[in-house]
Amino acid sequence: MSHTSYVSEATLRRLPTYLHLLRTHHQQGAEQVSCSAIGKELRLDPTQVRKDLEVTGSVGRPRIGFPVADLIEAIETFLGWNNVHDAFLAGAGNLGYALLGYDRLKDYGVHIVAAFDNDPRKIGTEVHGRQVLPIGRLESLVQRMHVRIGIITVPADHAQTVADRMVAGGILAIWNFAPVSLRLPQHIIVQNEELYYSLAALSRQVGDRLRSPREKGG
Amino acid sequence: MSHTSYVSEATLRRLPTYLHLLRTHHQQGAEQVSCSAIGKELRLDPTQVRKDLEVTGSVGRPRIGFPVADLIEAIETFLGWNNVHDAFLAGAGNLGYALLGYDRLKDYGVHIVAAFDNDPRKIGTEVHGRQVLPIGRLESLVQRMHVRIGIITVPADHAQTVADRMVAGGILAIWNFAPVSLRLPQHIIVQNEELYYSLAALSRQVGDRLRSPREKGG
DNA sequence: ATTTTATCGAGAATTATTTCTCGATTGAAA
DNA sequence: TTTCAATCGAGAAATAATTCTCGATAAAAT
Ligand SMILES: NC(=O)c1ccc[n+]([C@@H]2O[C@H](COP(=O)([O-])OP(=O)(O)OC[C@H]3O[C@@H](n4cnc5c(N)ncnc54)[C@H](O)[C@@H]3O)[C@@H](O)[C@H]2O)c1
Ligand SMILES: NC(=O)c1ccc[n+]([C@@H]2O[C@H](COP(=O)([O-])OP(=O)(O)OC[C@H]3O[C@@H](n4cnc5c(N)ncnc54)[C@H](O)[C@@H]3O)[C@@H](O)[C@H]2O)c1
Repeated sequence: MSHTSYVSEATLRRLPTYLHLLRTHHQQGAEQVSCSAIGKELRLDPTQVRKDLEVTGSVGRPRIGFPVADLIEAIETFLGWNNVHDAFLAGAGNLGYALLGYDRLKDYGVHIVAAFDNDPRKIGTEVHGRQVLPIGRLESLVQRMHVRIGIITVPADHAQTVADRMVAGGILAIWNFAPVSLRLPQHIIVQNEELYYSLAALSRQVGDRLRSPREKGG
Repeated sequence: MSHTSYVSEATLRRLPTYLHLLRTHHQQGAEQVSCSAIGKELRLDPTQVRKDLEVTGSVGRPRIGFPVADLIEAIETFLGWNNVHDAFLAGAGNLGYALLGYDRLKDYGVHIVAAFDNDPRKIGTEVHGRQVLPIGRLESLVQRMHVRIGIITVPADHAQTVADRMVAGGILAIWNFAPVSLRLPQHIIVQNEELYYSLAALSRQVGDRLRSPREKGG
């Protein structure tokens, strides 16, 4: 049932967008939705949408489209967002605080159970109801509590050390917010969350637009 | 000089990663770096790296590679990260607070000059040295101060309203953190920052790994 | 001075992704 | 009942991205 069939990253990146749109439709009482309608709203080719949805195993009906509720369920299942995994967060700073306060994260399959830091002033405190523990205990607690996911929100120059601890404890996956490329064993699943990706696209376009004469501002 | 030549999104997403790596090399005193070396560190094909770097206009020398300092400069210039643009942030909540506290953001071409909120308890306060102003003033201030970039960190169901205000004020680009697809005029540059993209990949892989017998954990 | 080796840059080959085409299906309208 | 219009799903075609190949170049080794 899990036949790890290859799904392109592009598809994987579009699925959450469909999900958000579908949830909106669902709330508004829609029962069926067609790929053409989704495509129109998101400015995507309808065939593209259809091919993407295909990977979730949903089937649509000609002239009608797909049943919204089923489709939401199918995407969530496909992405694994129905199965929430416990996670540890390292670095209870600005960004860590925001993530700890983001309760919707469990809608995306992640539940942060504790935070770790190396700042004595933070250790022992609670952030959004979760304890801040000394970073030295990360490794053993990962092991003991079988935590699968580690979230790194420490400064870039500490990210590798923290990652090593997680790996030593037997973590399965790391979600890294620090702007470095971590050196990890092959079997560790990594996702680098790089704000910079979208900022790269954004600032480049802004620069282009300001230089080009299309707009007369300046 | 700006010849908006088309550069693939994939390339655009890899450039910041090169930049981070190059900065590390630079700090460690490296003067030249080859695409093969970069590729080995980031697990990318060397030709891929070479083609990516080509878009920045840098030229390398056979047997030697690229001059690190020049390359850093070239990537920054290409991405427009040398030209910092003022930005307004709407929604001084958890995430907004983190972004306001992230001073490195100006290394990526963005400088947040003020925040806006609709919560009377927040209005008038300062967050990381920036004033929180009433959301009602967003539109006119965008116009008056010629602010180019708007950052949306309000709840999803308020994102469209806030975006509309920004557009009405004449904003050029929107960096949206809310999980919705905004309906905007064609000429507005948008980047949706979706944590969900990487979470989609992460949780799917975690689910697969736990189901598959490769690892014996349960 | 000559050979060797690593790397660049350009273009070809390969692979992946997106878009197009078309027959089949289904509900609504004539 | 028959026709019509919208949409699905499958496969072909077109487009885009990645990887391979190879001649040129430049530094180091012989
Ligand atoms: N703030 C943002 O909006 C933002 C956005 C994108 C990326 N980031 C990245 O996220 C990371 C954190 O950013 P931030 O703004 O929250 O920084 P921050 O300084 O506010 O927080 C970092 C936290 O990590 C802790 N820490 C430092 N070294 C540690 C170690 N070895 N072990 C455990 N804890 C340690 C510090 O005590 C602090 O609490 C950085 O790498 C930054 O580049 C931040
Ligand atoms: N916290 C996170 O880590 C995180 C991560 C990813 C995405 N997001 C998204 O970012 C957005 C903000 O998340 P958050 O956790 O900071 O929420 P939050 O509730 O802490 O902050 C939202 C802020 O927006 C303000 N606000 C609400 N309506 C407004 C309006 N109409 N005009 C101006 N201000 C308004 C609120 O007063 C509050 O200060 C949400 O859309 C969320 O889905 C948050």
